[in-house]
Amino acid sequence: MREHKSISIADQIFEQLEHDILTEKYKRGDMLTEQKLSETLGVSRTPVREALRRLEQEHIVHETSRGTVVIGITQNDLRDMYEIRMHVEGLAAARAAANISDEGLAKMKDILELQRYYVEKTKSDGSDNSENIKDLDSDFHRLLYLYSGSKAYLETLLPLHKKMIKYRKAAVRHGGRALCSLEEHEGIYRALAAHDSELASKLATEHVRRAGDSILSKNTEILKWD
Amino acid sequence: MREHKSISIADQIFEQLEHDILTEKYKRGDMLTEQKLSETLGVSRTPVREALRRLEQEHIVHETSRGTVVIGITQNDLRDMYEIRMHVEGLAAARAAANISDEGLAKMKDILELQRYYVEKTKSDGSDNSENIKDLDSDFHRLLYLYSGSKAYLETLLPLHKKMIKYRKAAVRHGGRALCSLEEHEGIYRALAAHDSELASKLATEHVRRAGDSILSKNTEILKWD
DNA sequence: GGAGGTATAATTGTATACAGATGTACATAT
DNA sequence: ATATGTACATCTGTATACAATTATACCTCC
Repeated sequence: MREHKSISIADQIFEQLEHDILTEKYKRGDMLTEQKLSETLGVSRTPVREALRRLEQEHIVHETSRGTVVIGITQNDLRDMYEIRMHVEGLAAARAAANISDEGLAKMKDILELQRYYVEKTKSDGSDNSENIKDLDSDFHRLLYLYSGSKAYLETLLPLHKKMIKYRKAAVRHGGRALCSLEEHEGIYRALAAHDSELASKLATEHVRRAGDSILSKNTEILKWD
Repeated sequence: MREHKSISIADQIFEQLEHDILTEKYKRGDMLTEQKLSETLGVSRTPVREALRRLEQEHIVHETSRGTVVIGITQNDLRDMYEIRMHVEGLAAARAAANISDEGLAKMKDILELQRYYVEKTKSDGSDNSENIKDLDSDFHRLLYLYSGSKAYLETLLPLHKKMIKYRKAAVRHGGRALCSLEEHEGIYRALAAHDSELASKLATEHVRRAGDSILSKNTEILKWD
């Protein structure tokens, strides 16, 4: 018996729409309709519909009788999400330190090396690698949650982290946060490798606190809405 | 413009399937198919399909190329969910104490009075009101999250709480937990009414801790699987 | 000129048809 | 008897048709 389903059109539409909303291609208040989207994307309404329902479930859009409104995320939402993560991420990191395997550590190391490559490249030639750095940041945290070995932690933290994409990219670009963040990741990695739960927990919590401070202070300059 | 959509067939199917899974009408490992369900429920595959996708998103079922497998929740998942709630519920309660309105307090009071009615009825005539008590428990916590005034807290805590339905019912029936839980709710309510964030936070955290202890110890007797 | 009603266009909700994929059972060959 | 291949039944994924609902524009009446 095959274990996994192949990637359906609906999956692709979902990913694309989620990305387009979190990166503000579709902005807060924009109206999406199944028909227009299906024409634009060149597929039937069925997979578009499925994607929109999943976005509704994630509270990223809101469906009305007449169409689908983009909700997005407010500054207050962001503050609250960081507050929650500050109290949970450390627990997940502690679990990961106890449970992570050598393969897990290897994967994480790969990500960090790539991240360091992009950060130093940006520093040396001034190129914009914020897209890549942001994705690697996502990967790092996703693995951290995954290696916690707990479905509950993964399901709680991953959605919170996903919704911050847009803001993380802004924070990475404006200011020296990228290097700090990388070094904090490396610290967490070392704690995981040493299977030191207490240290991992402390560093992860501190990492979230700093990231939150950085992004929240940055956004008051960058983004004015709400 | 109408603000809300009317309740669709898909919504109803979703609610029913979610309830049937969390109350173990459909058990862990059971296979559901869109076709069978649509025949059984007397609707087309479309709304059934939509409901199943939403359940998949909540990690309550898992879709394979051949059908949909019921996942359910393990003892370890339950433990982790309580651990997370222990670290977040107090924050939500503190927010609620600061933000709750008089209407909100009134609604909460109604729920608590009804809950007390059922608990005392059970105590006096031995009738089984666990279904009602469980629902009122859900209502109380849903309102607490709602009145936190934070989308992030609502979205984080409500799914965790929903998934515990089955276990809460068992805990209510077996043992004197119902009365304890009610009294703890009433204590939280008084803290909210006094707008005492610190006390509300402390009591809510303690409430979660006790509920978790109770359920986790009970389930080792009641439920053997996993 | 404004208010109200009606026709129309657009959009969602549901059902159904069809294609592709996959497991299953049975037959056949070794 | 076992392994293999093939036909079939089943299920999902997608497209499409149709019904119900709702906003909008226009037209009429005052």
